[in-house]
Amino acid sequence: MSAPKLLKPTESELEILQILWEKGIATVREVHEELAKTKEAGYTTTLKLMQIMNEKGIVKRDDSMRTHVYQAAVNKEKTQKHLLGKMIDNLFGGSPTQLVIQALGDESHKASKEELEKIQALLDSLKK
Amino acid sequence: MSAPKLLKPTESELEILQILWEKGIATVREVHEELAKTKEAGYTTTLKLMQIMNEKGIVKRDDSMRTHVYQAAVNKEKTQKHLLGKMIDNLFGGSPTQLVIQALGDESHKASKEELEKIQALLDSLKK
DNA sequence: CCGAATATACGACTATTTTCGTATGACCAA
DNA sequence: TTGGTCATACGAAAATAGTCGTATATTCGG
Repeated sequence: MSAPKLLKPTESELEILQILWEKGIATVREVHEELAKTKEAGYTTTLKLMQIMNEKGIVKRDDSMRTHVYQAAVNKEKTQKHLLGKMIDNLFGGSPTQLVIQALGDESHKASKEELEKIQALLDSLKK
Repeated sequence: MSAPKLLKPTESELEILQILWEKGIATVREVHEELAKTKEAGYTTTLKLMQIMNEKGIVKRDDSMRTHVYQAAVNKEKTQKHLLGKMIDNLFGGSPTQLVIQALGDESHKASKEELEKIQALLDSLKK
């Protein structure tokens, strides 16, 4: 049985999750260095956050060594879908279409030609 | 000059905004009744939230009458776009395409045939 | 062996968000 | 006019999130 994590990660937790999803596994130090590139925060703050995430079951850690090694315990796609669903309900009255339209029309996050093709392919399959 | 509201409405504020966007104008009582359909909360809680939103400038109110009348003071599309952009950065590594794909694939929020056509039309125009 | 560097643990402080009790005034029907 | 209903105002508790100081342990170079 897979863990039924229906938790909503906080803003900070999401930042950490993104790093863990990308790196696979990482130490607190590594995560913190990465965070520091875009953010200002103390090391122990990051540590504490990750400890809490561990308690919540959002991440797993291997503490068999002095320097603990963390990895995400929640699935990336599942989490994305979950939060997206919330946003669709909260902000788009339950209509994913409106969300898609806004997202595609976002000037500051242009989609490339290849990406548009991907969407087209998905759209084709949905039409059937 | 339109108001430069770069605020991030909270979860609760978003629920209220949605109702105001739909109704155009509404009293606290009306908003509260609507909220009560899906949520459990006291009347004064809703009142307080709307008062705070008024202070923040998220909503406007006409208090010339005993029963005040509220309306949204932030633009719906702008707010959607703003929060969507945040989510794209926070959760999809800056790629709106991934977001769109997840949204379209969401089983619990199926898009209708008409909606798919809308998206198709938008996609066509983007391809050019 | 000693001290600097680095790790985790943990408690507590701050800020923000949400919730509600209570006070007070207006309105209205009998 | 008086009591019940409904409205806003307001203060403050409760819940949640984020921050960091400090204690303590481990490691390692010299």
